[in-house]
Amino acid sequence: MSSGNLQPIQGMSDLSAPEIRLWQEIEGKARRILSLYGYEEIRTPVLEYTSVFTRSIGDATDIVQKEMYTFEDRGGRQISLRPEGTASVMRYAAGLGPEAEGLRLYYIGPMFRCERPQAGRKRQFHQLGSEMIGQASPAADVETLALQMHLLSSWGLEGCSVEINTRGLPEDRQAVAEGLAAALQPHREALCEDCRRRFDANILRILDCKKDACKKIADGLPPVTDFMSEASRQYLDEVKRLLDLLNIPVRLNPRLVRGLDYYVHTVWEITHGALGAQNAIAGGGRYRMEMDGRTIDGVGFAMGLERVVSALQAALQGQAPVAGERPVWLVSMGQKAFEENMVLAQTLRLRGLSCGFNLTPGSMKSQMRAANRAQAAQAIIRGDREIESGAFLLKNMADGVQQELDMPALLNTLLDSRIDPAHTPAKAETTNPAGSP
RNA sequence: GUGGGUGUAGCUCAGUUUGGCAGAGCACCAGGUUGUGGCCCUGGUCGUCGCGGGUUCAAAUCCCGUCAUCCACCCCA
Repeated sequence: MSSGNLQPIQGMSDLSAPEIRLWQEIEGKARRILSLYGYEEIRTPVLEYTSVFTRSIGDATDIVQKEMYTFEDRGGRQISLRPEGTASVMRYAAGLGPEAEGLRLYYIGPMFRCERPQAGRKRQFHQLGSEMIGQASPAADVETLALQMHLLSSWGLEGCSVEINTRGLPEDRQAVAEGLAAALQPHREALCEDCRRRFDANILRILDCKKDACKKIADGLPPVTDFMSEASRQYLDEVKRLLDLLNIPVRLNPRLVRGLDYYVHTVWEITHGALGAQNAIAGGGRYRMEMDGRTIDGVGFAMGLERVVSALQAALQGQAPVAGERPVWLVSMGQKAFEENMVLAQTLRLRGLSCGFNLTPGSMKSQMRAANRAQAAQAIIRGDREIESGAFLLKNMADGVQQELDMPALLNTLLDSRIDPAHTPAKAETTNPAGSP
């Protein structure tokens, strides 16, 4: 691979066959399931005023401070490529006013964060997310989680684990920070360098430090709920009770921290073991944000589609990838047959049959090779003899058997063969697809 | 932003230690079969060795710089 400038911008990539078929399948299933839960798609602009993100996600967060693509447009306005989807949907909802209450919206599309790329992290990546506006009730949080589990199982993605925690209400934050500070004060010198910095900058983050020394200290701390109000604790209890009712297996992780400022109450994260360091395929939670003087509540999730795809690919290891459609290949000997075949191709396609042919025919051998490469199910061979007699030589590419047919018989045979097409096993359409290795 | 690995044919990679003709497998094209693919055999096409500079009679190989990519940290989906 030479360098040159034929490659896309760093951290961005072209998605094409064959993986794109898996993407399409994932998206198609997702759209169906989201509609079962009453969600409608929303497509917001990829560019927003920078303030849409800074005010909701939080000025101090890493996303805003060092990861956004921000620039001035020709009119001197500060605009940014969206780093996530929730803020835009909230902007939309705030604009609707009271009408927005109860809205259920989902989005699928590219997001942009200017980070150093690594496994499971791109600068342009894709998220599928849902937002339910208002409905500040534990039942909404639990229904959202149920929807998400439904999506995962529809894709056949097994081996996910779900962790939940609570951020409490905004009013609890100061108490939580103070409580943690008091509890951590005696161990302050034993913390790692990063955590000593976090002590003042973002004390919650100490809870999920990966260093052994910090983990041990964090293990000894009281759960964050101890510092929260009674209302926050009751909310969490109700969420747990309802999750249990729906039989959704989650692990309560009192040290789970989520970085965005807008979260309140329930937060969660879904990870998958096959992913390496960036193992979170999805995150979600309840949020509350101020938009132009209005307070917007909601609950939603976001799933990283690249990560879902990698996890699925790991799970499907060794199994056939999603197959493309197998065409009929039209083989022509001579100019007359070639022209007749161009007409035939249109006839077949208008009847819903996938077909192809060499645009510059060449020898029969090369045309048959092309048929093979295109994974053709059958070939139709025509030369002067067939044109004269009006016959079609139909060859089954799998067993090599040929038969001579007239037009009606040809169409019948081809249409029949579409009814049980050679679908590969991996493309199972059951609700419980293969996935357990 | 920080640290490490890797850049050689369309793809996967040898060759770099110890400087000496640019390689293999797969893919592609053609022939073996004048109208029959896959398997097999034979032949063929495809290279600014990431880029720029330096050392040398001679550089893919050594030195300096640079870019890209992968992995990890930070953080997130």
